Amino acid sequence: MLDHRYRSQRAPINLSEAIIPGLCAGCGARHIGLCDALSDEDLHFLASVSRPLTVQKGQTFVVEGDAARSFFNINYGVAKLYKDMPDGRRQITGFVSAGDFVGLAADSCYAFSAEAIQEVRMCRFDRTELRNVFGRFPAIEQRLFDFASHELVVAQEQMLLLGRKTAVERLASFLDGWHHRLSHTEDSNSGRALPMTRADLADYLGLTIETVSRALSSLRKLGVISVAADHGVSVLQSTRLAEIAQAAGSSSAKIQPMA
Amino acid sequence: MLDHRYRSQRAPINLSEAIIPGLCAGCGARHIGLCDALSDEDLHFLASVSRPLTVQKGQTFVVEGDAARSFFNINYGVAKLYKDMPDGRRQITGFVSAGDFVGLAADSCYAFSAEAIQEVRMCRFDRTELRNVFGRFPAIEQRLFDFASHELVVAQEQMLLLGRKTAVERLASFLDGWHHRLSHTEDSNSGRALPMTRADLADYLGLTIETVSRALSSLRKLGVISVAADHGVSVLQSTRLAEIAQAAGSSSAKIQPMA
DNA sequence: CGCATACTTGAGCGAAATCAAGGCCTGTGG
DNA sequence: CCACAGGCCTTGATTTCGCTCAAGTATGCG
Repeated sequence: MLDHRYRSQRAPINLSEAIIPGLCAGCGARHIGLCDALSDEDLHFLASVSRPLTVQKGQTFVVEGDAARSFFNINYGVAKLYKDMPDGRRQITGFVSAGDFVGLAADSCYAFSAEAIQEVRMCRFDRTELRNVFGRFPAIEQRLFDFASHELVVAQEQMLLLGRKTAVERLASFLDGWHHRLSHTEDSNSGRALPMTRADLADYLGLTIETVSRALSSLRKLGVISVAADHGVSVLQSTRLAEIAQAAGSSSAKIQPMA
Repeated sequence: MLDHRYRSQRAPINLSEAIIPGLCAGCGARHIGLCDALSDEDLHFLASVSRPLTVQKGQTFVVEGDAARSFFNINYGVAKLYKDMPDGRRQITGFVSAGDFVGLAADSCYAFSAEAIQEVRMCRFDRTELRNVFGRFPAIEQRLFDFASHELVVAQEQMLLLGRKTAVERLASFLDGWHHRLSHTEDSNSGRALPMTRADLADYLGLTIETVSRALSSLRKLGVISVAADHGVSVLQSTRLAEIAQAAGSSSAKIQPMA
């Protein structure tokens, strides 16, 4: 069936490192599938169309509606992408981390804003040079195409979540996805704190913070997760969690009134 | 600001016609940006990796979870893309029509199902040949990349709709978008019936058919749209409709209790 | 004409939002 | 060291928007 663990199955791209001279040029070249030849001229070209960039927690580095001049590849940290409505309602459309590209969802202007929720290191490309980059390194275009395809898969999954799932199912889906994302990137069984706040979670899942909190409590009472004192969340029963997320286990997955 | 009329601003691609020998090879070539040279050899190659395909109303031509072997370009008609849950809940992730590509949102398997809601004519590509097609016609890759980018813009807009908008705002957003889509494709002020049923609309907007019906009535009572006897919908006040969709006119856009 | 399908409208209900109160941790300053 | 303020989170009480259930209307087709 649908495989939403794609992101973890391939090696992180780390394109950023490939083009920061003196950092990791050799290995970076391998990462982006350019093992064969990356001449000094190539490196010089890459450096000319891009710059490393670090933004601090809470800093906004893409503003919806601005002319889409840049294109980013995340190297470290987590950022949230979101859209706001005039009256303050917000929808987070995704969280991006190492290896992810930011800036695809744009026509002439960005369709979203982006803010770091941790310190984020990335590489900023000039969007007008993208065609030239593609021309010189077809492997990058291919990578980007695959990434875009996968983003569409994830977006459709998220539409199902937002349009049709209950609060508990939404939380379970998110935790399941996040758990998989971590399990391949970092040391496996994660008792790690989530980098985002309850407010971010609510804006991602189309809920309020209170409902997120209640859904977490429900899952905790079911024994599927545990919530640490520092609000860190660990998955105790990953299979059960996935069942609840997909509403597969039907009745058994339903939340029993705890009276 | 955000421009979600992109699809209408460019000429329809009609790639299908370009590669159906004897149909429209010459003009099709122009459509996909290959005006300069399209040799017999090129045409032969295109024909070898693709086939015209017609599906009838109600027919499913992509099934979620199936191996993603094909890739489609719509030439005529409208189809719905959707995801189902085991218990029958459904989310329509988009409607596609002439010029649109279908099959991007797939890793190794399709992440969605597709069903024609009118007779649909399209061109079916072999997905494994996609790289070869790109290699021979870089313009197609470029088109597809732009299309994918735009799909991401639309998907994020839809997430905002599903996560944060009220029923009336959702309907208004949809009608606004559909109205623009038509106004460039067909003769402008459309008193045309929508091709999709209320059930489709509900599954697209994350609502029930009853709520869709009520929201349509609300907009009708506000004088923003009119609903014909055959359920055709015309937009009477497009500016007002857009304001309601974006919750821009705040209080004035709010639905007044009609009592 | 009868039946099926698609849609509309009303009544009551329920899941999540809103409103409100309180707990926990951290940092700051007395 | 404690007192206090301010995030951030949890939990409870109440409200509300959209869902469910139910009835009725309109259109199209054999």
